Amino acid sequence: MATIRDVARAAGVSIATVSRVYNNQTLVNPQTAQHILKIAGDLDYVPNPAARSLTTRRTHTFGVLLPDLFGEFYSELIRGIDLIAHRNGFQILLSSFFRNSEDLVMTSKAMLGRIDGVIMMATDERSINTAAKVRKKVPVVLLNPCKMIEGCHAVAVDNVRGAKDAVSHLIGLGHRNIAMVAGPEENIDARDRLTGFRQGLTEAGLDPGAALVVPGDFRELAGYKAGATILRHKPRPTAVFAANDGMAIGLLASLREWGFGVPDDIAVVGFDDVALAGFMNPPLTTVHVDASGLGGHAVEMMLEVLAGGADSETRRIVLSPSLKIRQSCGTLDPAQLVRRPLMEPRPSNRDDATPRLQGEEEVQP
Amino acid sequence: MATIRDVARAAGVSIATVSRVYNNQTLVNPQTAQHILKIAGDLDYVPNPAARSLTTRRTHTFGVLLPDLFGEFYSELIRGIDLIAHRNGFQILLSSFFRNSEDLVMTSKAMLGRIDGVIMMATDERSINTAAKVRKKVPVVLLNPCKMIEGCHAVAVDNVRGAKDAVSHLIGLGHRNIAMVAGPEENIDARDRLTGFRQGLTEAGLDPGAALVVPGDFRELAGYKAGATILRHKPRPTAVFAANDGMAIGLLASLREWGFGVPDDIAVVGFDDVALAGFMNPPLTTVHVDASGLGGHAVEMMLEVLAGGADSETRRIVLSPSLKIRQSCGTLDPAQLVRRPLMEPRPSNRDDATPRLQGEEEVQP
DNA sequence: TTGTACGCGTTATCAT
DNA sequence: ATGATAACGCGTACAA
Repeated sequence: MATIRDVARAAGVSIATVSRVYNNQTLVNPQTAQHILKIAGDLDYVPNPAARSLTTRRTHTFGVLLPDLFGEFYSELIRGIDLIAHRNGFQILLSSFFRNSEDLVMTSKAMLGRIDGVIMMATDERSINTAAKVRKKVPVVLLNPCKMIEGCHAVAVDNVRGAKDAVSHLIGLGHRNIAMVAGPEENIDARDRLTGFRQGLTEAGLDPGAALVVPGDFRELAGYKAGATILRHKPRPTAVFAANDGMAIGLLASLREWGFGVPDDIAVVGFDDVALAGFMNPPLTTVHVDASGLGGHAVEMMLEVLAGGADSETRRIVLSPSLKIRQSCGTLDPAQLVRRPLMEPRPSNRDDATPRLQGEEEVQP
Repeated sequence: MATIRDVARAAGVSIATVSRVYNNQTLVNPQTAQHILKIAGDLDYVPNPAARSLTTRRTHTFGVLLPDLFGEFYSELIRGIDLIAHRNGFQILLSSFFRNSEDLVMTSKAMLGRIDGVIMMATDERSINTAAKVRKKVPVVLLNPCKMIEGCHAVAVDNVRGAKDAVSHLIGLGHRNIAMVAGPEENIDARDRLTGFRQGLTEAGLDPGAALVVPGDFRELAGYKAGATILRHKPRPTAVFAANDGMAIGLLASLREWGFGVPDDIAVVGFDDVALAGFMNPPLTTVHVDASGLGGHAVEMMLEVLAGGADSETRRIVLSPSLKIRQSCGTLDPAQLVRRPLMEPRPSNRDDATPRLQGEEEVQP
């Protein structure tokens, strides 16, 4: 690997001049600069980032600390982070595999000195402590934090409101007996969605304590299994709110197999609005979450903080999810619904085929 | 940030001794070591990675260069990489947003000096050149390379075989007029799957030139739109092979809306076996690809190469996908199928309308 | 077993 | 506009 010294020697200048070409472009003679750049190109010279950050104390890199996520939410989040980071010449050091806070502490320690800041999803109480610790060393932007931390910036999704909107919509359609398939207990998103579910019920004068809540883990199979539990429950719920689309889709499959029509017998609403949601049978009504936007905003916030210095005040953004009404929730008053014969086909008029975010030139259907 | 000097001073030893505690554990007095570790802990000392790698020329990090991917394949791949890397104390520098090779060159240059090796998905001819260039600086493990490169290790999925298996299965069921929804032209996986599709046809004595191939881009909407094209084609195909599950699912939605039953009127097979595939209506027959395994193997290969030095010979692994037969491909002889008019919605007669008994540990519906 | 001193490749501060 | 040189924090021969 060619060093700055090799370039300097070959170009007949001092290393200082070479360095200046790569940093303070202004102070160097254009001709000399051209020459140096040419030599550097020939030598395939790239400034050594380690040496560079040793003196500058900047790495143009930030760490991304995620819990053990899966599915489309995960990939979209990373996409959003990566896109904005890349666009601004930043690299990302990713670490998403940890289960306990000890692991998290080790990982974040290993990142220290390699990164200018950390974007971190602190979904439980213990990891919040780690965030506070990391905060003392480098700027931190929290993703969906379970609570605010002094000096930690944050960008969050209003899960409570999203869930409440979903439930309110179901109530507006006449449903009074609404069940929920919940997410992992320790997961903050899941918890917020459960809270929103209960709030929506309460606001409509219904008893949230009476509502059936089936535990789940965000995976399709959990929703699939929940189907049987829900159908056995008396009185049988006329609508189900699933804490994410994966479980909603599993639930759809289960209800179908048991011979129950959606939305005619039971309405279903999901959460996330994954790309596949609009292509389900029936197209899934769900709460749209801008996962890549979440990541993108976090990066932008980080860049602002990095540019603004340590004196900048604590920033905070809350993204509002929006209910995406398709067909799985129905539009009729469920009190009027007759139990339909199984699987009677109904031509569906698709209203949307939502292209994904970041598409450069989307074609319309 | 505490430095090694701070620790040395506080512990009343030289920096060399502190350094040894963190490296050649053996050569230092256990008591002294204990003491130093304690002081270091109090001072919250973490060896500066930049300074460290400046002398050792190792970073314990490798770069991951991916094209602009999306969906579950992407997230599973990263999961696999991350898991194994993390388990071995390695960090990953991720960069997945590039469209052209110039961008790729810049990104890989920016990584140089920060990483010990590169795991890279070189899906087109141009990016292969970049790989060859990067190879001169650091070890490279290629993911699904479109061709072998001297000195570049590789782990790949046998897309050709997977596609051929899918088509052969359809042919075995009696289908003779099979269409395909292809992936992006420049994508190597997509191209291989198309090749496999044609090989399968050829081997059965069918003319691959006569088969309908609808272009697509791996997204749900492409499959959805392909539905109309396929249904209009004369003679109408009795089976469709989609280059990935996303498009297969979009296709399923389209066929349903046009009133065509799957698999009764048209059989559908996908590729990838995403988590949702088994919960579709009907459950999607697809080619299972171990995405996280692909990433994991790549990391393990990289670790071996790093440990073995530059003299190790070029390694290569090919992962075989396996056909996962569910219900969307059917089992009937399509020759017996009546031809149905377009636009006329018709009841799809599901043979399994009766709810199944549900085993708790059953994985697939 | 421990300490001294040099070098890793850069940037930045002085000079010139 | 350019050059010499002192950090930056650490690993490691070599010396003690």
